Amino acid sequence: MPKQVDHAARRAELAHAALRLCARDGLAGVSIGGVAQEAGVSKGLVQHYFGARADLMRASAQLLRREIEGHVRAALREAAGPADTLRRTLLAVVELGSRAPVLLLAGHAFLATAVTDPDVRELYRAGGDAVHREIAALVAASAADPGVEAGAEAHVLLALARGLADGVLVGELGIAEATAVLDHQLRRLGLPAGS
Amino acid sequence: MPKQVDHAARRAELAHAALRLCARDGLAGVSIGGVAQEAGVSKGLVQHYFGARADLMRASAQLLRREIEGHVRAALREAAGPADTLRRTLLAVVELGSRAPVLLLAGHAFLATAVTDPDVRELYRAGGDAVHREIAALVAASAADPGVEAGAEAHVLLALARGLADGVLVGELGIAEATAVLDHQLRRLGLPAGS
DNA sequence: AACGTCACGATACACTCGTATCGCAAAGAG
DNA sequence: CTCTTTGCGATACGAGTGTATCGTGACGTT
Repeated sequence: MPKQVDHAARRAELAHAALRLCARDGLAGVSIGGVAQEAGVSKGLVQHYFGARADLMRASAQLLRREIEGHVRAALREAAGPADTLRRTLLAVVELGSRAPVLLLAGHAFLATAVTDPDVRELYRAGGDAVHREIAALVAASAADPGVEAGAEAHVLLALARGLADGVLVGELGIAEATAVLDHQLRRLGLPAGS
Repeated sequence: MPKQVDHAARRAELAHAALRLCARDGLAGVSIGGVAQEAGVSKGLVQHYFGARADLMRASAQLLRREIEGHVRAALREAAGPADTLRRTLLAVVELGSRAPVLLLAGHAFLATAVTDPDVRELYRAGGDAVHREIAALVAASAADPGVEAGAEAHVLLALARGLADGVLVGELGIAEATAVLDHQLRRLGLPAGS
């Protein structure tokens, strides 16, 4: 066997470059040559690891999902209790707008294809549903008043976090403002909401 | 004077075609030839009305803004009182996800450039701020409890409506579900919220 | 040491892109 | 009718695209 290379690592590295371009120019702006230049490698190498452009896009979409998931999970390292976990989760989503705009923008780019492409759509819905379930569970576990409808509240909180992330992304709100808005809503549910 | 043509109307017609392509393929997927084909005209005609591609994109962005504004205003025709106007406004935003996905998707496409391009960014922020002010005013006018912070509540409601619109767009929620979630939040503010 | 396999670069080709530049037809002005 | 302006189609050209196909090293096996 000849030269040994970590196939998966190389693919991930190239997919990362693809996501950066995707955030800048949109989905259609991602080109083989562009990714090669962004990653500082030859055009042939990209072609070697992703036979066709479609492969690159698929891999990028899946990497995006993992990246966002990782970003959110990283924010939960030192969470204490379900209420705190809930708040940190939502804050992590909001902070995508300022800390990882690349992921958020790439997500928006893929959203367009999700409307047409069933595969990407399923990827999107699966991710969204998972987060929704998780948030609903956290709401149910941390609510003081047992009368709250966890599912509906989770929809409110998730949609709110997403909307705030977009607001932060374009600079309509600062992170501090967005955090305050989020805490305002959390307090209304009878949940602790940071300082 | 030779043949008389409604310049503005032609430009709007072509910009409409551009928005459709934008929703399908993203910003970078909008091409002169593509717009020509979508509109059923020659490539030269598009070039005649928009000297360069950048002109086309600018015109499309402005048309997008007017279209969304028109869509929302159309929903307020038979609004009765500030509370009803508030609800209809928010619902109109949510319904962009199901009734005018083209506008919503095109908006997401332009969002990417808003992060880099100061002009588009300003267009975006100006539109968002205007809606925010309007919603804040409606909240203040229709709130039973004078203690509510209209600005913060407006941020919550606007971000919520945007997030719900995205959810509806990808099919995570139905319009009925999204409406219920929105009404749930409105009721919590002590506002009437439809049936 | 010879070999086969794989990573990777270089090149070729058909295609689409944006833009510039023609040319013709139509229609009001004289 | 003629002239001039404008709407619009057709074409040309360079740059950039995705993909196919080479070539050339580097390595593990035998």
